[in-house]
Amino acid sequence: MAINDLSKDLAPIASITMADVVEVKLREYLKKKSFLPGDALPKELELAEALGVSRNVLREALSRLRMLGMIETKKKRGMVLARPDILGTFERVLDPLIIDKETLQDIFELRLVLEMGLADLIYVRKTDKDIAELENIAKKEVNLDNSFRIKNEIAFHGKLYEMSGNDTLKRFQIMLLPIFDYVVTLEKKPTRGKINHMDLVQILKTGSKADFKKGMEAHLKPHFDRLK
Amino acid sequence: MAINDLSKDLAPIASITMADVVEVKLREYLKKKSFLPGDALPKELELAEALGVSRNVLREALSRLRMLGMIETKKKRGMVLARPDILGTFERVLDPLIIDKETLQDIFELRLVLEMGLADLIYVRKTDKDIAELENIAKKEVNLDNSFRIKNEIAFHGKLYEMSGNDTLKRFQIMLLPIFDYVVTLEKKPTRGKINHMDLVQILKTGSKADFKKGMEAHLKPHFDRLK
DNA sequence: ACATTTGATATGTCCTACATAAGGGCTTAT
DNA sequence: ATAAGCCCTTATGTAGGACATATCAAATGT
Repeated sequence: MAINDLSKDLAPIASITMADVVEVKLREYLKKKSFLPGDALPKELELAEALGVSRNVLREALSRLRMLGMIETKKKRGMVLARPDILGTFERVLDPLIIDKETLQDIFELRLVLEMGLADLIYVRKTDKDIAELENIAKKEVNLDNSFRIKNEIAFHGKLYEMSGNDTLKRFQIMLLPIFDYVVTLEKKPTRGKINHMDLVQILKTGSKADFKKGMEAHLKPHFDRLK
Repeated sequence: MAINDLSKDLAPIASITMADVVEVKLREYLKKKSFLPGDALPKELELAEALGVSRNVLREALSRLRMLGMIETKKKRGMVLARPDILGTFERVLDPLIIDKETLQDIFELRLVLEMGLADLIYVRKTDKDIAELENIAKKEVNLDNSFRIKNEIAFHGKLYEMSGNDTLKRFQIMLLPIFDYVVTLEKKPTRGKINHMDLVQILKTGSKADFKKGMEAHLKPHFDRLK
């Protein structure tokens, strides 16, 4: 696996610290003891002593887990295991400016893939109400200037994600939006598929899932045409 | 947006600490100054003083950024901005045991969506060599006992991701695998679509993209049938 | 029985000290 | 004069102690 080789080669750049080790050990500990969310954890001093590190180092590791939402702490009550917000942690590193070009492109493609695969969920869960709302969004965009068109574009596709009935997916899309926009504006051709939003709405109303997939493909074709 | 309401309601469980604030401020600082990977950062003492916090608190915040791979530190050289591994951070919280049931289901669906949308990338980038390798994997599975069949199943679908030519996607799939398995084994019906792996390979050889999408849909149908 | 106060305790924050590694400049040898 | 080797400086890594603060729980008073 080329990926693993790479990470192996690149790993020793920064020497590992005690906090790194403690973080891993804590994670293993939580898993091994099969703690469940809400369970109380030992106190800092006990953990520090058990691990043979200063409270300082331990707290650096705990701080990391706390950031990920894996634990929560209160003044006297101590620490409890919590449910991390898996997307919240992801969001912290999603900045177009610090992501390398290849990964940006990968994420751009990831959104396209999601958008295409969405059809299968949408056709399981779409309701008439959803379609009506979608149509309203599409109708509005007829006479809008450019800045508002972008907002409407986002609203339309966002509604599609919403219609998937999958909250995680919807949030994921919101997070990916800035990256997508960034890549699109890098290449400055205007992108306009042969199928527009109103067409898609019509297909949703009367067409089959296969029709919708074809429509989506046509709608996104300008983006796919950039791939190589 | 119901999601935001929820997170707003749930937020004040854990009181925010200085480290939380400093983490945000540091992130803003890095963005505002538009540092680029490799750029040197001020020393800990300077940052601590500028922020009006102890070196201890600052280090807790730095420890978080270091975990995310946003910064790297060396003994005398100081700190430099680095490129975070966006998926590495994600991986840390992807444990089926601590993710709530709804999110698990969402992730399960996410993988299905990816797998369906993959076709559009595969048909841009597939090569004869890829298809030959895929066929080899499919051939092997004819006479395998159950435990090996699962491994082969993973190999086959993994190869499909690989054929997308998108490393991020491929790694993403690897991370999602445990979750997917977990959900599948929760419901214990054996899942077998009408289209098997060899069928898919044949379609890839001679069929159109639409054919492949149909085939994929039939292959994954048992999974989709569970959705509601 | 209920409300209030008081004390104990675990986390949050700060400070100081020292270890360690690495860069920079200095000396020395060829 | 150049290169090698040494020492000094410096920024991060780790340790330990001290106090603030919030909160639970028990003791107290009505």
